[in-house]
Amino acid sequence: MARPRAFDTDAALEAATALFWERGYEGAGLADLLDAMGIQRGSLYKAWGSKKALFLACLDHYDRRLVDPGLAFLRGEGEAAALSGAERLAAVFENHDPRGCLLCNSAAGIAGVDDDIAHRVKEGLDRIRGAFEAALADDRPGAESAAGVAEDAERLLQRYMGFRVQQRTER
Amino acid sequence: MARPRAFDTDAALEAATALFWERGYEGAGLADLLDAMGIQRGSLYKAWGSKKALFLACLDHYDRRLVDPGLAFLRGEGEAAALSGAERLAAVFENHDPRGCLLCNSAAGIAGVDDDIAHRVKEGLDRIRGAFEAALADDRPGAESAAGVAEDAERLLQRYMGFRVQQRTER
DNA sequence: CTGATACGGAACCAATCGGTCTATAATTAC
DNA sequence: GTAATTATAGACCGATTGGTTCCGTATCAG
Repeated sequence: MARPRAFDTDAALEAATALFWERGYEGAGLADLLDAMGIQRGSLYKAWGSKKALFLACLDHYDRRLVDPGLAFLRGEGEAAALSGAERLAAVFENHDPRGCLLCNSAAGIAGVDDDIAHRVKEGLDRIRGAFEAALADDRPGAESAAGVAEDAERLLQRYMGFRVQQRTER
Repeated sequence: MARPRAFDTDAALEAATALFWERGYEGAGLADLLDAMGIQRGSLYKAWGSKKALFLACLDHYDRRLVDPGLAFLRGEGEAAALSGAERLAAVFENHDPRGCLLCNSAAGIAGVDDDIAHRVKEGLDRIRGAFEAALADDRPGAESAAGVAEDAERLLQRYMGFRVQQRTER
C-alpha cells in the first residue's frame, strides 16, 4: 500500500488515555487531546474516526495496559502465585492514584449519558468482579459457598469503585 | 429595595440539580439548564453569578433535600429510632437510582479538575462517613472499638460510593 | 407620585466545540 | 520513472460554549 503512519498509535493512545483519565470524556477537548498526542486533527480522524471512537479505543488500551495485569495478579498468576487470595486482594487496595480509575470515572460520568460507553464500561467492571471472585474462591474450601463468593465479590467491586473514586477528591 | 425575584429560587435549583445529577457538570450546558429551570440567562447570572457558583448552590440544595434526611435516618432520628444500626445501614443499600449520587458522580468527575468543587464534595462525603459511623457504633457496646468503627465506616463509605456509581451503568 | 432598584428577556460576544476538507508529501506496486 | 494510494498539516466549518451588556419595565421606599 501507500504511505505508512508516521506516529506511534500506541503512544498516541497512551497520551489520550492519560488525558481522558485525568479530565474525563467531556473535560478533554480535541485541542488538548491533539496536543498531548502530538498529532494533527486529520491524523486523528483518519485513524479513529471520532472522539467517541478514540475514547472507546482508550478504554481498550487502558484494559490492556493496566486492568489485565491487575486481573492476572488477582487470579494468582505469575509471581502472585505465592500469595493467598486475601493478600492479593489487600494489595489492590494499596494502589493510590489521584486520577482514580478510568473505568470508574467513566461509569460515574459519561456512561450515564452514552449507551455504547455504558455497555463497554459495564463489561470492564464485570471482568474486575470476576477476578475478585477468583481471589475470594481461592481462600475458600470446595464449592461450599459459591453464592456467598459471588455476593462478596459484588461488594468488593463496589468498595473498589468507591475506593478509586474517593481518591479524586483527595489531592 | 426594589423589584423582587419573579421565579422560585428553590424550584429553579431543584431543576438545575436534576440536570447536573443526570448529565454531570460539563454535560449540562447553560442552554439546557436555563430551559430546565424556566428562567433566562440574565436571571441566572444575577442570582448566582456563574455556572460554577450555581453548581455549588446545587450541591447545597442536594444536601438539604436528600443527604440530610438520609443522614438523620442513619443516625436513628425520627421514625428510624425503632430500627437497629444494621437495619438502617441495610436500608441505604436498597436505594436504587439510575442517576447514581450527585456527590459521588461529582467526585469521580469535575472534582478531579476543580479544587473548590473537590473540597465541597469531600465535605459532603465526610458527613456521610460520619453518619455511617454513628449507625455502626449504635450496634456496638461501649467505646471498646472506636478505631474499628472508624475503619468500618470508611469501608462502608467506599462501598456506598461504588454502589451508587455502579447504578449509572445499569439502565 | 417619584426616584431608586433590579428584574426578565434578548441581543450579542469571543472562544471553543467536534468535525470536514484540501493541498501536499511520502510510500508502494508496477 | 510513473501511477495509485494513503497519511500529513492545517485551514476552515457551523454550532455551541459560558458569559456580558443592554433595555424596557415592574416593584419597592419615601
